[in-house]
Amino acid sequence: MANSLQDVVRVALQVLDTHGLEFASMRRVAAALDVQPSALYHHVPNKQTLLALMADEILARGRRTDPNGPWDEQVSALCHEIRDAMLAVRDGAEVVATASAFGLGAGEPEQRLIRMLSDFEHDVAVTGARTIMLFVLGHASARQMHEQASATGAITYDPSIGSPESFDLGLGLVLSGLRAALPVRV
Amino acid sequence: MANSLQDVVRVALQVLDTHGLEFASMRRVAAALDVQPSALYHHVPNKQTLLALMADEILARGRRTDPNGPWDEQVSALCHEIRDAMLAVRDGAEVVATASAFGLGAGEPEQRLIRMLSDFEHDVAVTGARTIMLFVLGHASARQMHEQASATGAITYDPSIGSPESFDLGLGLVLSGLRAALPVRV
DNA sequence: ACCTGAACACCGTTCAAGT
DNA sequence: ACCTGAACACCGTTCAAGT
Repeated sequence: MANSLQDVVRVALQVLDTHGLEFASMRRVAAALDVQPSALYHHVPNKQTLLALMADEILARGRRTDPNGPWDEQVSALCHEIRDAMLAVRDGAEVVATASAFGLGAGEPEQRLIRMLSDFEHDVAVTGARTIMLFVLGHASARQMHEQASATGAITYDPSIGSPESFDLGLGLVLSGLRAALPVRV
Repeated sequence: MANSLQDVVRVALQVLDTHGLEFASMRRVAAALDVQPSALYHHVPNKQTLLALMADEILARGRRTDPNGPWDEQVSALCHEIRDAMLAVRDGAEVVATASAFGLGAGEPEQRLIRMLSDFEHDVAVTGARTIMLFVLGHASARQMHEQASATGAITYDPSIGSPESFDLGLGLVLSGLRAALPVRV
C-alpha cells in the first residue's frame, strides 16, 4: 500500500531514534519504508525539509496546554516540556536546533514563551524568550552530543554534563535575570 | 615539500571559510594541499579530530590576555572575544559547538569564565560559566546558520537574528541573573 | 499519486606500496 | 615521515519510465 508524508516522517523518526542522526540517511529511511530512495522525493523536496518536519513532530509530541499561574512557573513548565520532548528521541535536540535555523521547529515554542513574558517590555520579552530558547536547546543538545560521543568511546562519560540539576540551575539563573527586569506593577 | 599538521589545519580552515562546513570535506582539504585524500590520514586519525583541531585554532586566533576590572566587565570582554573569534570564520561557531561536545575547543574558555566567577559559590560559578558558554555559542551559531540558510535562499534574511544588540541584551540578562546570586562581601 | 531502476557526482576511510 | 593509487562501502539527488 502507498505511503503518506506522515508515514515518511514517522518512520524517519524511528530511524533517527534507533540509529542516530549520523546514520539517518535518506537511503535508510527508504529501506525502512521498503521503498527505493528516489520514492522519498515524491513526498519531500530534500533531506533538509524532512529534518524540519521531524523537528516539528518531535516538539508536537511533547506539547501540553499552557498552565496558568505565575509567569516564571509557566516558563519553567514549558522549558521542561520542550526539553523532555527533545530528549525523548535520540539526537532530537540536534535536529530541532538545525531546523530552527530555517525558522522551523523552535519558532512556535519561542512564540509561546514570548506570550508568557507579556508582562515585560516587549524588547525584554523577545530577548528573554530567545535567550531561554538558546539555553534549553543548547543544554539538551550538549547532553545528547556528549552521550553519543562517550558511547562511541571517544570520550569518558560525565553524568553532570546535561543533568536535570544543571538544567534547573541554569534556567533559574536566566529567570532570575528576567525578574530584575520586571517592571513595577501599577 | 612535505606538509605538517599545522599546514593541514590552516588549509582546512581556509577551505571552511571559503566553502562552508557543508563542503569542507577531507577530499577538498586534500585537493587544496595538492595531495591525495589518503595523505591526510597520516596527520589525523579522522575528520572529527581535524574539526576539533580547527575549533581550537579558531578560538586561539582570537585569544587575548584577560583584562582586570569588575568580574562582569571581564566576563563580557571574554564573551565578545569568543564570539568575534567564531564569527571570523564561516561556520566557525558550528565547528566549535560540535567539537565542544568532545570536550575540546570550548573547554578552555569555560575554565577562564569559571576563574572570573571565583567570587561566587563554586556551584554558581560552574553553572554560570556553562550557561554563558551555551548562550555565546548558541547565539553565534544561530546567526551563522541563519546567514547560510538565507544565502541559499531557503529563507528570508532577518538582520536581528544574531545582531550585536541582541547578543548584549541576552548576555546582560544572564549577568543580571548572576548578580542576584552574588554573596555579600564581608 | 506513488513508485522503480539506473545513473551522476560525490563522501570518509583503509591499505599496500612507494620515496 | 610523508605520500600515492586503488579500492570499499557508502551518500543525496535526478530523471525517465512504470502502475
